[in-house]
Amino acid sequence: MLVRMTTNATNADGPQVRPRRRAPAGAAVLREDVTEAIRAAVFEELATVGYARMSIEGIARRAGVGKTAVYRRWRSKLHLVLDIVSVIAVQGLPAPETGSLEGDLRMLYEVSSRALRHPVASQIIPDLQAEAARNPEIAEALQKALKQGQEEVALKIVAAAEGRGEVRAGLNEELALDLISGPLYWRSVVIRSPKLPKGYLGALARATTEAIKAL
Amino acid sequence: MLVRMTTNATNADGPQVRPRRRAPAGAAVLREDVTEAIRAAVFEELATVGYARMSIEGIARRAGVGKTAVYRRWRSKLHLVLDIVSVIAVQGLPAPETGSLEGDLRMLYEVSSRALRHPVASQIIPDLQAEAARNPEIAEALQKALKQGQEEVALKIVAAAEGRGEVRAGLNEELALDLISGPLYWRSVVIRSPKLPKGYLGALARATTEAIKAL
DNA sequence: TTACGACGAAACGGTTGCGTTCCGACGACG
DNA sequence: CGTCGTCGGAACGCAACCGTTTCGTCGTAA
Repeated sequence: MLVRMTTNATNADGPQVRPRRRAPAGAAVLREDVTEAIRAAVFEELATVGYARMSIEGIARRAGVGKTAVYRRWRSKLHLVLDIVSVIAVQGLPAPETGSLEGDLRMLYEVSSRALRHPVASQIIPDLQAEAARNPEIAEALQKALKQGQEEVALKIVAAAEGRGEVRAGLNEELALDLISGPLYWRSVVIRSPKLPKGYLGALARATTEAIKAL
Repeated sequence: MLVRMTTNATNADGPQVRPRRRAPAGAAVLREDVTEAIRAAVFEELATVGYARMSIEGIARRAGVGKTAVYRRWRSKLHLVLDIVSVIAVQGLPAPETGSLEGDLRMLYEVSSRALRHPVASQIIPDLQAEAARNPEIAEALQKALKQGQEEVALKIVAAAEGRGEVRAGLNEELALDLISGPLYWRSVVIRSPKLPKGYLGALARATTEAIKAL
């Protein structure tokens, strides 16, 4: 799985920590394995039926737990999904440092393309994307996840290239990010091509480099 | 609206033309205004609640017609949406011919960006996109619509540039298309930036031109 | 003038999910 | 060894849609 939670460590939107009255209790504590089973079930459900059709009953069914176990942890489908998404967001990609813009881009693409063509991602992301258009909270969570996963790294790469004098200083960074992220996303998620032709990523990195140098 | 149908002209997936027994009938014919009201309602419903949550009852309610009026025309939600999508697909964009790759791209972007930031499109497209991952029929219809609306034009532009010797002949056209379509889509649909900073499209066209020349 | 069929409205029985409640069982902590 | 709270399971009443059927109305082509 993606993240391991220390038994009670979460705060915002995670499994709820409520104000314990006096004595937290004995061995009647939320079981971590149940929590994890639910999370996994949400992922699968999200991928197969999508957010809109996803039901608490379905999740519990798939996880092999009672509905009560779910409601004990999250107040609603929305909270559940927000938690899940924020969990994904946690993993910050390390910025590559190959010493050249093209090399950095190439490495970024290597990682991103693997992530994007992972069935879970390529199913769930557009789904939440669509949902985000109607739900600001999902939009925010998703932005955060995508931003941290991609944009931040891309920004570092560009800044490094600026520092090396490889590209014009003070270039339009917003546009640079679009040039970096757009094409691969388009191919992986929109066109949904199952496999990238070999040499694709290299050529893409080269072309993108030229594009950014022209800014 | 997008397309005007001659009273009975459709075939594949449009309002159903069934085998009339002997006499088509008198003035008891499907009313075109009702058909159009339903189509419009589907658009709005699709934009506000999305495909998954959209219900026939809701459509009829919004259109101010009876459920029967809908079922008389389309067998299911799926047929209804497939019809709608194919209707969009009809409109083929004319390829610009400015005499230069950058000029052509600039014009393409002008048109595309307007289309993409139209609320209807920016809401509906990602929704159907997500749905397409689960439904091959929707996927096909959507591909057709997007392909005709974008890729075909983009391909012509690239071919023209090849013909002028502006770019290397025999370049990787697949990649070229991604470079052309990706960034604007990313910004408009994924990032969902409400307004493009001025000068954006011009800079994008210039950068993309350089990228393609590097292929 | 007649007959056909679309029209909106309402109701049909059936399914699914909602969020809540009660249940007996279990198991670790005090 | 008793208490506490989670466990899965089942049922609650309520709501929304499903796809179909029935109804009386209406307008036009024959």
